[in-house]
Amino acid sequence: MSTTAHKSTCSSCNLAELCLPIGLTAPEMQRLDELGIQKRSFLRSDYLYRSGDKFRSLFAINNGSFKTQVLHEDGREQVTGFQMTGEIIGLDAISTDVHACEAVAMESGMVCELPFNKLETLSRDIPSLQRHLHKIMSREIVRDQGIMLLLGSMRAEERLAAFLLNLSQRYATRGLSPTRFHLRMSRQEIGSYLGLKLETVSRAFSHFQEAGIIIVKVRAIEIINLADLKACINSSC
Amino acid sequence: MSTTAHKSTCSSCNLAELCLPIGLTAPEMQRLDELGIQKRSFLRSDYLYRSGDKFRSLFAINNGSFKTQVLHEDGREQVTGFQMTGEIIGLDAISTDVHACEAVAMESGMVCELPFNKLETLSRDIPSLQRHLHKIMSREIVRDQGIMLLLGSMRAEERLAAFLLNLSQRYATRGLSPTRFHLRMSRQEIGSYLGLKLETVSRAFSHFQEAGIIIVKVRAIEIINLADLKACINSSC
DNA sequence: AAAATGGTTTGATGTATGTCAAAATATATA
DNA sequence: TATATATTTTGACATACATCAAACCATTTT
Repeated sequence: MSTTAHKSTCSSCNLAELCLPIGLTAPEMQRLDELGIQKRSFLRSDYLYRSGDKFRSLFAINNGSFKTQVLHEDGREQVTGFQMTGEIIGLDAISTDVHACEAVAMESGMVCELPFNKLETLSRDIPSLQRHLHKIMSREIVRDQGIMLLLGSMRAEERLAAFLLNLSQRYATRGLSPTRFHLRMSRQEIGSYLGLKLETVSRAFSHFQEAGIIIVKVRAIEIINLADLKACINSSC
Repeated sequence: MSTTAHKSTCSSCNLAELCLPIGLTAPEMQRLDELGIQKRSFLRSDYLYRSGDKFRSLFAINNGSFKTQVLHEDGREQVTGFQMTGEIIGLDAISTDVHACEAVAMESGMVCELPFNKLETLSRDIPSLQRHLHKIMSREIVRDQGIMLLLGSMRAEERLAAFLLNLSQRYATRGLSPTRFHLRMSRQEIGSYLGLKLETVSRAFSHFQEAGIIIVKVRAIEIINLADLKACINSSC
């Protein structure tokens, strides 16, 4: 973890709302305190964990955003996801007790640290928590399958359209505008995520703009026509 | 599920060994019977489940092998994995209670059906089972990240090399030869998995053979030089 | 405010992989 | 065994994306 981040105990943090949105009873809510959840702040480009780090906790993003990436010996790196408020990261580490990827902050914010062995213990007592944990892990698997489909069988502009629509939908879920948002990541990072070079990403943005589908002002995106953007994914654009 | 598959109760199937290789005590083993596990046979090209099917069970492959694939509206399909003996499939469905992909048998064999709600209940009582279930799900996430790296940043021959090495390693784990094996999947299926066209896969096989790294007789593969094959992944081949 | 830095856009050109097609080979069916 | 069908291989050619390079723009530093 970054050296600068400061900690504070957080017995009544907005965890239940943000991180674990499940119907817990009042006494069950209290038991969440057993987790000894700590809230931590982080700054842009802080590492939340690195590949190879011993696994102790999952992290629920309170606010701010991360990218996760896997590294290859030869230096290649692949962005595997962009995570935002309310999402849980670190699931890959459960498998081997060691983090398989690294999480880098794209902007400053806060996380709740969820000690995993305590979470496991508690989820044996609270079935709805257990169920929720399973769903979160399964959702990650489904998300990954979607990325495989994207990387394995879509062309550049289809990938970018799918990416923008995914962001749009996630912003909407958070009560933010689904049509106007600010990208937290660079063209290079988008390219890594989508299996493209940054120039290709930039050209695809420009093309969407020329087609009147979106307006791009560097990182500020406005989607003019959501339907057209969706149509792009079906090859026709 | 395929109509032809026949069922049989399976209280003392080799589940603990094959599917859930964890250190259970004798009484815990007995409790696995509570799951009411059924063994089912399947034939080549049977569907174990289809996209959209209601989720009830995970499946542990007793013997035989499957491919899993996700479908896109426009008919595109992407193979997301090839599963063999001892592996568990269906994890993606936990998220929404509906199967997100489909599993098609590549050869006939047997599966153990593991009713998921019973598995959840039981895993609350048996911590080692709970832990194992979590590890299985997390392992799937790590596997998926590896495929993203492959699809997002490797070239055709690197992808095929990585694929062959993965198969080699999995056969070795099962006590089979890591250097001589028979592919259960077509060039087209390999191509879908690796984000390539079948012709490209075929050419990459031919090139490896010309380079003296492997011998290919259609689906029969012999790896002559594992080290060279590994070297291929680092761009140099 | 000027200079420096890092990210983005755009153009010209190269290349890995896709597409189309035909032959070769394997597998299934009669 | 002969015939039909599906899969694989190989070649010729097309194309989407990568690469290289320069200009542009935004942000930070001095």
